[in-house]
Amino acid sequence: MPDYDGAVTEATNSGAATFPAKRGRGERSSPTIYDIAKLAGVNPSTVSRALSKPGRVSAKTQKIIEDAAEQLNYQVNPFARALPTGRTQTIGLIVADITNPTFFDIIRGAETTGSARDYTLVLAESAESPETELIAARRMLSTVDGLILASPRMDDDKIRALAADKPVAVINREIEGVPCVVPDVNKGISQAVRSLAANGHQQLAYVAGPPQSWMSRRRWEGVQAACDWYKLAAVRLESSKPTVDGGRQVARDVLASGATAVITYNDLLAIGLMQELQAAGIHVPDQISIVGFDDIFGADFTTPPLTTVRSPLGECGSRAATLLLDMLLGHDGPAGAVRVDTELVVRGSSGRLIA
Amino acid sequence: MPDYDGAVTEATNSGAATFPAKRGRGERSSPTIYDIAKLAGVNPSTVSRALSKPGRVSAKTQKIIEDAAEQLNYQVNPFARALPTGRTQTIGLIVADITNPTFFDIIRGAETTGSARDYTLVLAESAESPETELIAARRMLSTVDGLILASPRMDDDKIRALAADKPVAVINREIEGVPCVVPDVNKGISQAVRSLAANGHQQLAYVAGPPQSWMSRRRWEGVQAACDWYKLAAVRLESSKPTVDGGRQVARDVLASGATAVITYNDLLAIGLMQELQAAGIHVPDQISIVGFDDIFGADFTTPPLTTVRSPLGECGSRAATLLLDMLLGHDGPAGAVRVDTELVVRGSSGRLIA
DNA sequence: ATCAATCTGTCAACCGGTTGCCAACTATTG
DNA sequence: CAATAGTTGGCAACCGGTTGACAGATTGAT
Repeated sequence: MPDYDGAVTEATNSGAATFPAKRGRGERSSPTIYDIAKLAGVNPSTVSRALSKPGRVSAKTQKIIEDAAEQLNYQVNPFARALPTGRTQTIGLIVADITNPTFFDIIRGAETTGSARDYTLVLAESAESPETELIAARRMLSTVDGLILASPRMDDDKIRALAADKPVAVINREIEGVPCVVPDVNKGISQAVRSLAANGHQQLAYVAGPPQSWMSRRRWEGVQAACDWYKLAAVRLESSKPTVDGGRQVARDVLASGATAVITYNDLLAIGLMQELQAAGIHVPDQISIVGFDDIFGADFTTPPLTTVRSPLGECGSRAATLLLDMLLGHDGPAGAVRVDTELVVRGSSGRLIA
Repeated sequence: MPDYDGAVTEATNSGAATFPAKRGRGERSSPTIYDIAKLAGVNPSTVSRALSKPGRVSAKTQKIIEDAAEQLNYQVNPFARALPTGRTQTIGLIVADITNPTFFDIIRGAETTGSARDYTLVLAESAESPETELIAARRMLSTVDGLILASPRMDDDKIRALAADKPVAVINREIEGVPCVVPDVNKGISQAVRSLAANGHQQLAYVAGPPQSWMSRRRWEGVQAACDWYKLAAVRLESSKPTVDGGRQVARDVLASGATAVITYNDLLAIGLMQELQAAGIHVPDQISIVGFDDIFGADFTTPPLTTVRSPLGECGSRAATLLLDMLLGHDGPAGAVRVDTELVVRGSSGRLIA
């Protein structure tokens, strides 16, 4: 069979004129309140009031101005507005790793809630580095009205310092003095451990996440407490990184530990671990049960599908955004951390131990 | 076994003081060039020049000013700068659906490239609606230096109109007169069809994506051309939506079509389709081979792992950002669309037909 | 030493809104 | 009808940078 290189493309319109690069400024810039004022026969300040201070001008003038604005297709210049007021209609979101699906839902939750209230989302990534994170946060802080930090890696004090400057909300970590949204892992963990105990498991391993992760420690505490209660032995194993790859690498430690049930810091680790164990001929869940964390996209694609403690990540993002926007409206932040519920989603990767 | 509600939480610092809501303006606002000017004993405009027009002031003054800026921990006020210049150091990205993993990599690519060149990424979602998309684009356009549209759903003309205002780059669609980055699907498709043909398949079905999707049509054309060449019969099936669920729903049509090989518009459809077929007792790939598109996160989690035509999505995002930033620097856009290569990733969901 | 050419810093206007203050106007009341 | 209170719109200053025009200082050439 002759090779076919797929050359069906219509001639890639080469030779066509290139596009104009950049437009000069004055070209036909958008209308300003001065244009409206002229058209409506009033003072610019009146226009400004009509458009931003409802009730400050008479209904009649209001109407005239609105019509004029409509006619000119007016749009406020956000920068001109931001300069004197400091308000930018923008919230910032910093995540540790954009490619980590855990954050996808958080991003979405924040974006959706924000844009519903006419705020735009500005996104930055810290690449899991506390330093990068701090730099990004500082840079953002001057341009946004408020900041959401998802699973921040920097020190509590640094975060408090940021929060002293502008409203800040934190997801997946509790910091005294800063509004936080955290999944309350205890319910989900206790359900998971109970289910494992009921299925005959006695030895459990927890695969930890990054050492800087507050949430990883929190989960370990939860696991320990639940294991105490249900009389399971619990051991903690370290992972190199909280990814599929990290999960693969930790498989040998899991086997060495003798545990028959594993709870991992996140789903990525669980998936990697499961892949590696299966590759080694171990049957999941007959020989080892695996429970992940978060219920990320794709957790149900695996075979068997992953049992996991679901964190309502989208809700976290959305709640954090709401918190922030409310604070911008002058409300006080919540006294303690906002807790959202977690729950166990039982799928195929956990079950009765078949010795 | 008694129920355990996981109440191990340290007392949720209730009763603690609530957080101050919003800070007044004057409180201790950041230093300005006027502060620097005073400290350095020069005119503010000199400070401005020292900080943004390299070479315009003497080395000596430059040093003095830089030291003063350092000492005061000066940061430019982006809004004040944006007002007269119109430049915001910001690029916008609009995606059709934030939860669709296809876009994760695009977002990442754009963010990484942007932030490497000191641009901040502003994100918005169109929720697959041409109208929402246009509104978001319009709103963004006034606040960003350039705009990236990933898989836009609106008309060519609307996009050209936007592009006439500010630099715009498009991903996953070709529009004459607008810089575009598109995966060149032909290579990947021809590899896929060749592989299927070599495995004995003669009847192929293409499961299409959203009707507004330029890329879906493009892929269908590619599939047709390749099937022509390799002498396969190709039929096109419609999906309700380009998601896992949509894939499930299209399963009955796939069966009815009699095709033994399926190429879907994207991986999500492929995954859903595979799940539904397997649930119906069909063996993949022995009875039906499935090939997806994009190689999204999680495509290799399935059993069997998904064979797919990989689009370098991250690269698309990154390339589009580069294009945009170059245009902002005054370069012309590319003459034709920028093509990036696709390639077949053979995994377990495709193979020899076992009749 | 003289004069032109080049550097360097200052002045002031401007970007496009917002807002405190005030005056004019309207409505209410005695 | 006058006095008072409440509205409404205008003036002008301001937010924090940028930039064209210009003058004084330097430099170099003649």
